Amino acid sequence: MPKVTLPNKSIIEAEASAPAIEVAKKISRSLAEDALAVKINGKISDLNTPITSDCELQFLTFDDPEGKEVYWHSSSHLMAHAIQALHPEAKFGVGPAIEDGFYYDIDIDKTLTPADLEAIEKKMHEISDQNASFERKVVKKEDALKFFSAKKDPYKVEIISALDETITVYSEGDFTDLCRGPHVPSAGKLKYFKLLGTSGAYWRGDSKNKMLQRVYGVSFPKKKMLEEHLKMLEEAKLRDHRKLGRELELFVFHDIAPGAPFWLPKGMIIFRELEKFIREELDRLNYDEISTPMLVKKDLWEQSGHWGHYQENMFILKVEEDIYSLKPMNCPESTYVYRHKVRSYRDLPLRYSEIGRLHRNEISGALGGMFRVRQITMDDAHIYCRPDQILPEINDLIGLVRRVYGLFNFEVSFKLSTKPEGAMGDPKLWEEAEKSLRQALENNGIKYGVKEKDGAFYGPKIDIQIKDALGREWQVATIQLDFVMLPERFDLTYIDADGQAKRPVAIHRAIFGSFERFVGILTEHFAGAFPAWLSPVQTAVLPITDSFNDYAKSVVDALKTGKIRAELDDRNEKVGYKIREWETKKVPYMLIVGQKEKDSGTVSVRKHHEGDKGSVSLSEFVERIKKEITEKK
RNA sequence: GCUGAAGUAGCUCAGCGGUAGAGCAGCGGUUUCGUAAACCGCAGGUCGUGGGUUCAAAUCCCACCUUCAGCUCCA
Repeated sequence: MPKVTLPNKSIIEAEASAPAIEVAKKISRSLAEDALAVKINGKISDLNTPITSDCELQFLTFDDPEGKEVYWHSSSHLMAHAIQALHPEAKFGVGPAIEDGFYYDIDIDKTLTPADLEAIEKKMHEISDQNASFERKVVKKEDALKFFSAKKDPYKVEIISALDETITVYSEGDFTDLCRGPHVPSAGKLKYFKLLGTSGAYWRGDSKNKMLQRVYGVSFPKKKMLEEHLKMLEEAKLRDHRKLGRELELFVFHDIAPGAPFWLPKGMIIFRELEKFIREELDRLNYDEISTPMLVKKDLWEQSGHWGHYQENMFILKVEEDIYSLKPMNCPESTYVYRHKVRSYRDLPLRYSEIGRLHRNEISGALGGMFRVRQITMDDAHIYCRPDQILPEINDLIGLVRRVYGLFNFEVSFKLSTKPEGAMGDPKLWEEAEKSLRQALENNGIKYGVKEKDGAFYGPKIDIQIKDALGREWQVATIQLDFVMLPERFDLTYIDADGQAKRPVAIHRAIFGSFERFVGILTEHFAGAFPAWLSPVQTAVLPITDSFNDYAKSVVDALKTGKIRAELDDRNEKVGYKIREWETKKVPYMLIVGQKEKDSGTVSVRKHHEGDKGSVSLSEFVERIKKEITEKK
């Protein structure tokens, strides 16, 4: 009898050749119920895979990322099944699980409408109710080709023709699809789903190929999970920074400048606070701020290599007889600052920060609100150091990243990208650098993912992702080592202790990434209700009737003296009306003043979203909010 | 750039061949009010831009611009 080792190291004996699900049943009924697939010695397989020898087993449920993937992948089959039932002429492309659900690419003449999606959804429920099991079958290549040719599925035939490995198909009821698997045991496991929309997608992602219709969906084993997910999508729509940006008067877009925002006064306050904050941090960490030209001759880009590889993203213009470009990156120009005099090993590290405005000619279809703009304000920096200084520098950068993102309550995760094929630079330096990056991460007690061979050709990097209040992930900061692009191409040197000229290492890094994108992310993360230190208006003062305007004015003056951004609302409106307005503007505090407050020198405090907080003396309120602002709470 | 959808007042939207409409916001007045919308009135649009069809176009057709959902790209 095979011995099965479970993740908690306990060992269970399984019946010889019994399906894996039987082991789950031995462990607990709920596990057997929730299990979607199983990992046998690390390989994900169907639950009915027979256990023939000693092995390690791990059952996957919807709580495991891999379990979700199986669930969504099976859901995509179910959807294809339903589409085939309703539209027998449809030809199928691929239908994988994605980060947040699944899709299937289909070739069909009719443009699918929301009503079609509803019908497909209904059909999916019918098929799920029949609860047919997913049957795996290994087939010969020629049989597979014959089958899918007969089924008139040219895309499947194309895929099979390119396959060398064992070909498997999965059948579920009367629907058979080419698939590596694994799948959930039966269609009945797939219960709650929603088709979210369609879009065009080229066959194999190549614009030379025919465009197929991609149908997106999402599914869950529990009704509540689906409901929560749909609610989250609704919430995301409400928080859309394009909508909030306009409503809160932060920024607007205009046809006259596609891909570039007009920052409104209130938005600019947020921008400036962020700038002030990051500058304070960098001063503390001994950075030197520089500013380099926005318009430079193309010679620079030829030297850096951008002219050959990045030209299509650059705005290029002719000035007199020369070709110029708006800079799409700061890095090459920072070398001019480094090179303006001879550098000693004692000078290093040199940390040059630059809040530079960059222009990148993103293709029109890629633009989207603040998230993808053509004009980018980047909190950039280039650190030039000796190889032995990599570790402490990376260490500081990780600390900075954590401090900055912790402040906004983002959950931060790190990914290390290692040496790719065709990398340039000294292999020994690569090895040491990767070691330094790993060590810096480990010293900070960080669990990090590794993207093998995903570094740039000029050095390894750490990408930093944050998770916002809705659980959405954003790639923001990046820490990128560079042995080649700046040091070699711009012939950077320093004189070492032995009198020899040596190459420094450059570290490219950004924390916010771009102010535009980051303000967009913050707006959605906070749903427009910024913490006091960022809030464009920190306190609104609301006199109950105009006979208290004078007192209210004195309150505003006191706040302004305390450097608090305060506004007086002395409009001839009822206090309920004013409160409603300032609530919708998401101002952190309202101070309501009437006879009582005037007599006692107090203010009635109302906090955004929380309501009436009672009265305190004006001076106490000033102290409290000042503290909140200073501590960036 | 590609596919699809959309662009009407500052905002949200109705109208879809017969002289442009509502609510909110704005402005003027009345009201002087205690924690999420007082009342009355006024003003505001070459219906994204340019062509075309028609006696007549916001409405039908074509092109372009912009936006959105994706695809693609992200040295």
